Amino acid sequence: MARKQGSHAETTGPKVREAALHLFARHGFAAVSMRQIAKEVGVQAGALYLYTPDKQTLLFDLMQGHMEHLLASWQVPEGTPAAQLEGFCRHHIRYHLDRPELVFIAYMELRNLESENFAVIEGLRKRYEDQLEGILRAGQASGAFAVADTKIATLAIIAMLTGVNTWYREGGRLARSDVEGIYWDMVRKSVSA
Amino acid sequence: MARKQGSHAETTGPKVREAALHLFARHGFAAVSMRQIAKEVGVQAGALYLYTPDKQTLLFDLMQGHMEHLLASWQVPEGTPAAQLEGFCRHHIRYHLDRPELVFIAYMELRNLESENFAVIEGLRKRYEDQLEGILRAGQASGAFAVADTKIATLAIIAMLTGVNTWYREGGRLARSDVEGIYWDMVRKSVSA
DNA sequence: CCGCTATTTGAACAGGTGTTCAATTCGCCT
DNA sequence: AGGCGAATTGAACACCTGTTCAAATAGCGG
Repeated sequence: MARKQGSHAETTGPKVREAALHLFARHGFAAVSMRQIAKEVGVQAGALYLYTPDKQTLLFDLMQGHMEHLLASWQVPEGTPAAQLEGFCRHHIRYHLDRPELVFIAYMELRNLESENFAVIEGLRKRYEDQLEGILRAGQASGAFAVADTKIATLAIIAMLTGVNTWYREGGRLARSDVEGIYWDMVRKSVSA
Repeated sequence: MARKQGSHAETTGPKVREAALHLFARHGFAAVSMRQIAKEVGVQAGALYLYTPDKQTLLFDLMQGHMEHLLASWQVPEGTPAAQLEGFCRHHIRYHLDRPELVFIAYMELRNLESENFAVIEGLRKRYEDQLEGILRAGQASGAFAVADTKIATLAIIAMLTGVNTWYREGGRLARSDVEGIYWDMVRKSVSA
């Protein structure tokens, strides 16, 4: 046997990435085999290598795509530091709740990246953190905020906001906008003067 | 060949748990083989099964031991809710900075637990969260705190505090007591009335 | 120094790993 | 209708996986 009915690179390629996304998120990169991914796509393992050079690259592409899309999805707007901070918090929560699998992978699978790939993802992550730190520094300078250390405050806020993904489930007690509001309220007070 | 020189169950047993701890933390449960653990201990793979029934139990025992020790290490003291909250925050940071590998494993390897084991660990985790939520509820009732939702505030605070493990390195810019103070300051304000 | 038990080896089992590639078939263009 | 290239198979490679167990040796009490 060889080529299958209805086979096209434009459909199989995305299917491979999607299957990898779901399986990596559910079971973890190391616990998922190329044959499992192939089975989910409906293809033999060898065919995957038409769409990725290897398993590592499959992981890296998912993470890099996520981080670059995250960075492209928001810029610091004009306005007061407080308004900028609110925009950041709401966007962070919205964006993260929209793609829990990618977020989970980007956080949990860092240690499975080869060192060069790791450096790339860390660079992107740093750029994201720098946006928040810039806001905090501006607020600190203007007297709107009072944080002891902008670097730590940055990491603390991001950790707190990203934590929403560990418990939020669609159709639960709270709507997304409620969640946004509750977290923003805590962040606002935590940096207040 | 058979028994080795200087071999004693009391020394080999802990060595197995320690090797598993280091290797699971560095590479992840799924990526570490029993033969790697055995090599670190200085023993053949078969010998590990004198000290654990299987690989899964090795992971579970590490996580259960960690969570139970965490619960035993602190009780809510007498005092105002604010003082209780400060005690919780400072203890959480201190405890977590003292055993980064266990904390990392207990968080990252949840998905590698079989469902019964998972339920046990989740139960312990819930008991820990309940301590913090009790403090927040008391403060809310007395008017000392103003949080929109004590459950969310609990998870947000724990996520924020636990985040310290992702960046803190011994011998860095800040001493542990500085870190404690900075985080406590943010938490205090975030729940303030 | 003997004998007993605690401790470990090393081979074996049945299967799984990522990856490559010649052979084969499908879809499309002329 | 024919032929060509895109898409896929399936077998093979070399090795690793968790786990079991008979056989063998080390330590120790008498």
